[in-house]
Amino acid sequence: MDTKENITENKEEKAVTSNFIRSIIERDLASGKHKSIVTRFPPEPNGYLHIGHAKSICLNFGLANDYRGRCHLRFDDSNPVKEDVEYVNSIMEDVHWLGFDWGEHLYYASDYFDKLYEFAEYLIKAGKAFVCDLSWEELKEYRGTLTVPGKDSPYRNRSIEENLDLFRRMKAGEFPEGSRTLRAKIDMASPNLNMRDPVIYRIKKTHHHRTGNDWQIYPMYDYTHCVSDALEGITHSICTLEFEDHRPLYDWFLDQLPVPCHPQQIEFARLNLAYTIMSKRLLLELVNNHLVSGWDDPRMPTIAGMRRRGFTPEAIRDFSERIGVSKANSLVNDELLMFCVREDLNKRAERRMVVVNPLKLTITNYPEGKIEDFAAENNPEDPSAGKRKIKFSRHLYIEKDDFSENPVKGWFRLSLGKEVRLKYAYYITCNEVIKNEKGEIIELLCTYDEKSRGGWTEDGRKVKGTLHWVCAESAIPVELRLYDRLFTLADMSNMEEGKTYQDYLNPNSLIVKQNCLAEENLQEAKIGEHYQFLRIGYFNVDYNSKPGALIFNRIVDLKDSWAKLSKKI
RNA sequence: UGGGAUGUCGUCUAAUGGUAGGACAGCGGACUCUGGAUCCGUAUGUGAGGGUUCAACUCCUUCCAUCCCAGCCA
Repeated sequence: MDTKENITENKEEKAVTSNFIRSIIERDLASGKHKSIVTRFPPEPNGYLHIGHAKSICLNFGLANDYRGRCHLRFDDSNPVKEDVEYVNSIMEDVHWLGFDWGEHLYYASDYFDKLYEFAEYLIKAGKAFVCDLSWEELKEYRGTLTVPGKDSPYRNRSIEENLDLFRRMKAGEFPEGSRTLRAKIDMASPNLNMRDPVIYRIKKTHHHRTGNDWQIYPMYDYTHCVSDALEGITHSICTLEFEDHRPLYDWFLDQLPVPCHPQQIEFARLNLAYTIMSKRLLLELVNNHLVSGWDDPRMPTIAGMRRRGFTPEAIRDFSERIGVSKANSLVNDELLMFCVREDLNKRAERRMVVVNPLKLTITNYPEGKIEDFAAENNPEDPSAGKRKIKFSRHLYIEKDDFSENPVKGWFRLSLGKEVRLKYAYYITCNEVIKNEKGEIIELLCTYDEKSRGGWTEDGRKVKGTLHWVCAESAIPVELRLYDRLFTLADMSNMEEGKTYQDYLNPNSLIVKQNCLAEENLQEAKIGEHYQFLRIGYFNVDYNSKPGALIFNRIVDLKDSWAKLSKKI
């Protein structure tokens, strides 16, 4: 796959920043503990992937690429109540789109249900697990609290024969949901709650998206995950910080069981991004409450949303690389993501001219009916992108913001008596402003200098301002969707007392601009294509576009140093 | 108040006993047919206190702050 090769190549060119996981891997490789590494990305198919998952995907697949190992995609599907094939499919699509390939190594935890069951009987026979009849409430009570040790279950000392019989009957579906569990026999007094005889199996008479109605009991995460890792020969099982407390249990199971190997669990800090949320639950709420248009709303931090917005996989991978990996909880500025997007698109996106807020401009000394073609660079960063023709006539539109009747200091756009350049066309000077009854500017009358054809003159005259424009005769109307941060609070984990995420929704996160005018060349724009609209920003053709009714999503705006400057004035 | 973890420029992240570095953001400048891009320059940091050492972000110690854990979720 093309992108895969690129990743490897890039790695060799770019100095990779070290991190503690790389150190562990390099040590293990150097010591001969492992000849090669195997990682895995283990999503539960209960929602769409987001930028936080992207970090994990890039980490796991990236490590496998860099150290010439492999990375498995494994669906952690041990809770059929929350899982669905819709999510399985979207996850595979997103991982591929990001540029990664698991090859033959697609797995499901549910593939191991038989093996997992055998191992559970093994634990029972070894006296390490028992069937417990405590109800949910009782179990909670027996567990104790953070500071108070738990109490042994009254069923803890059942005979192996009884446990085996009961467990087999649980499997056979003889008991109702919630009536019994299989528990590991560890230590109810452990300060680590995960070690207080954790549940291994629970009864759930739920249809599973892969195993159908084969099972009446389903294994819990802690038991399933470590065994799945071991069965797949995973060397480094990388997960997020909240599983740190689970590591003793991960190791305990693998120590008791006759598994082929004992992977090392390594925890890193999950990604937090400024001005957004990463909780699957809240993301689902945004969708269900119609606060966004769907999982792929371009404002969503989901991979699907970012894809629709126009972010590129390259930019997301670059971002993942730049944020690094550590164990410290952190909040990453969204500006870094935007930087990565701009940097990538600057090299690749073709330029076009689009006027967002059109203001009519007539060139009084340019003949009525005359139309000229000018050659415009498709991408000044990439000469191989070639040139295109754009039409010019007496009647044009420019950006309302590019004219000022009372120019402030430092203004070098258009104003009365001032000369500016129309990009690729002519120098023009504004002579007259036409207003309506309300005093609003509705048209500018200008003259052009015929000798400035193409946008420059031989006398070397300095023209500070260069404006984008469209030809009134040939421009096409388009819709622009201007996206901004979904929330107004940078650290959404730090909301004011009593407020919810809904109190921080940014009312301006989507501004729809109808009847913007685009140069005629955009007529042929295809869904998904990326463009830079000169002096405006990067845009992507939304899939809701229809022939003759194009819709563009703003991916990110251009750096605007005038906006910054003018604020200081 | 039990257990586990984490504190390095504004932000993210390197440096594992030997010059605290990079990136983004910021600031200043150059250049420019995008006030884009590019280039150059520049300020800002080891949570606090003790100790060990010729030398401490790094080792020891005390403290402080923050995060995670009481699902038959993952």
